[in-house]
Amino acid sequence: MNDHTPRRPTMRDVAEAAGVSLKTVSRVVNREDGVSDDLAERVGTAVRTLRYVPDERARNLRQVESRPTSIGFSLVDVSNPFFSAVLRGLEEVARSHHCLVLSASSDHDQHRQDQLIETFVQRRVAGIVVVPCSSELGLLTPDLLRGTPVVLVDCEPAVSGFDFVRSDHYGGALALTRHLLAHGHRRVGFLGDDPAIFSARLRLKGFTDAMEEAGLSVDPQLVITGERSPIGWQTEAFQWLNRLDQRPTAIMTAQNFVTMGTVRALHQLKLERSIALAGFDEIEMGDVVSPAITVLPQHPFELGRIAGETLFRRLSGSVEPPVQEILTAAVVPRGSGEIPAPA
Amino acid sequence: MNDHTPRRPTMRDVAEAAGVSLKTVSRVVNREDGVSDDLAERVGTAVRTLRYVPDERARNLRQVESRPTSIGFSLVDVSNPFFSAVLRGLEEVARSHHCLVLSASSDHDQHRQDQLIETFVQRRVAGIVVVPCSSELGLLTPDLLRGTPVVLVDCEPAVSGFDFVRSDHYGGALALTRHLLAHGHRRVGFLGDDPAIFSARLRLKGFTDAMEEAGLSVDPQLVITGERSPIGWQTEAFQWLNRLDQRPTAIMTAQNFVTMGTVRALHQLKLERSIALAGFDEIEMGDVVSPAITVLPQHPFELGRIAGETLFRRLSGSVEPPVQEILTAAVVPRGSGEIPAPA
DNA sequence: CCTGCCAATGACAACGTTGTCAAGTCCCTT
DNA sequence: AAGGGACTTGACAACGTTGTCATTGGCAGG
Repeated sequence: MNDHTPRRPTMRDVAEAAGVSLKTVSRVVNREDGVSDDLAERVGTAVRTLRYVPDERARNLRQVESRPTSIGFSLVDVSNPFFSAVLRGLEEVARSHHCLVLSASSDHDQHRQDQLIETFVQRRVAGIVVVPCSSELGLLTPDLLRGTPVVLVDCEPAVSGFDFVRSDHYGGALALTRHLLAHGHRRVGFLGDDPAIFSARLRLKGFTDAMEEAGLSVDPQLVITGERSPIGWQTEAFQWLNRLDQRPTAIMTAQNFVTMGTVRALHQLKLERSIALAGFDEIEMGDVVSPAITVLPQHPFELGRIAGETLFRRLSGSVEPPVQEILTAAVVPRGSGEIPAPA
Repeated sequence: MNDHTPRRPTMRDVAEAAGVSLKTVSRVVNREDGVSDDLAERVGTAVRTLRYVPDERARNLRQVESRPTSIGFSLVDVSNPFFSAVLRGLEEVARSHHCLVLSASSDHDQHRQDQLIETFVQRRVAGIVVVPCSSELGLLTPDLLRGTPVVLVDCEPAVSGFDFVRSDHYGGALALTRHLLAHGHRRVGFLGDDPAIFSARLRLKGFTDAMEEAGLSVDPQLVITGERSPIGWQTEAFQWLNRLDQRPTAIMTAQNFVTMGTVRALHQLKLERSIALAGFDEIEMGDVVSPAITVLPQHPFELGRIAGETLFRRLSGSVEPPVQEILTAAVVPRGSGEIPAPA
């Protein structure tokens, strides 16, 4: 009962003010034709006087064949620049379709992701984009979705039947490792995320396959996976480098935060010019550090854009079989990855 | 008429399946009491069998005193790590209230921001958080909002009557400039955003006031404002440093992208060890560059969190006068800002 | 046995909009 | 002058849910 915030005017109020029927107001508001200039004028005036703003929820509730108004986006963490770039790409596409994005971070928590999916369904979003936090699909089932299109980003495709878009994790890791090996390294370390994560698994495989291909065995001591906090990697890398009897001569890092932590650890130990480093993902300012960081930049904005375009293609009725889009990337040599192996 | 995606079941379907009335289903779904165990059981079974998911839109439409379900967030650009951290902070608060965030980037475009505000109102979001792209309030008027609470982040408070949260731009810039002056500099340059932006104006004022306080005049040649693209700043700074007859001995940069561009330009010109640099905002990897970058980090996550908490306080009925929250920050000396002035 | 009360249940309207259809008006054709 | 078509306009139901209130039945107390 807030008197200072009077009820928002409805279409009925406008109709009364203009002395016309509800339907006529509806027609004017939706720019349907078949309304005389006289009435259209009166309704327009009433709309402006009352500051009437149509209620999108009610509109959406009634409309049988409504155009999409919201899409849901579940990602791991918006504050990671990689994901926020994906969001930005998705947002651009949504915007061009006059659609808004409901986004939320799952923080690698499957339960949280499931809650999000359910919330999206409760709101009847037109479609959903997910950067899954594990290879479990969780609530992403036809039963729950009932035809709501889903596009997966960076995830296991085999099980799903959904469209998906991802970077070429395997090929990228292969290329990064080969790049290091081409500079004479034989003792190469790997730091990466938990292999439970689809992309992390592929990157690890790219690494081991490249090693094998070169006839090198992978020293289990030189492979660290699973640390999760962005902050933690500096400590993790620092301790790892300290406890090793024999350090690697080169390191591949499989994700942006891992790379940043490792760079910091190397600097801390003053090893940044003696141990080569090549990392998956672009890192901010990686070109200014000395030595500059050799990376394999993904194209997160593009991932988001393509995911969005795929989703809207489904929304406009496409029934083609699930699309698998894989974006390739190339090594950007900047210095750290070209440090040669000691003689 | 897609037969392959059958209509989603409604409460009516559940009621029929369980052989009860609509209202009973509603009661069970909403965990109201006063339903016999027998019926509750039957309804529960029907809900699970049909995979019924309530329609939040319809619920929200009917409910008189509904709890907030969505809030709108208009920001300048999600892909800027500063803003995505704000979003993350806001998201956390929203999550704790079982609320989702509709976010979209305005890209410094007032028209786009206005479109967003209108879209939010059309969807009857419970509240709105805005990082305004100019000091114009645009559509943020009581007429349109009709009591929808708004929290402004980083913006001009005087005109608005809204709650707002921001960093201490003026004090921060003052501190950064004093820091440089304390190392003997007298010829200090300033690179920053268009002073049409509220925060940019305050930062510029902090700079000029600190200079004045030290009895120094500001050489107009040494002040550059207005470049907007994140990429552009490197070129801008490069050309600026090249065209000057007499270069500054220290530079204050007023925003993260400006700092990054300037660091790159300094490295390009191999001036990074001869010209001191101190920047507003934290920058990723700023601690690893040589010299490491002296900055004044804002607390974007906190800004978002506080904005969210303020908003939800309003949503739960607070009628206190508009709140003005100003977060202070301190200089983090890392090297670049401590380069002394040449003798 | 009747009264009154309480708990359980459901019928119905309402939320704010749009789709459907019928009615009315005007003008043109025959 | 009658018939027909095109165009305007509005009455009404519907979307999926919840709030209100009436109805039912059971049971305790007189």
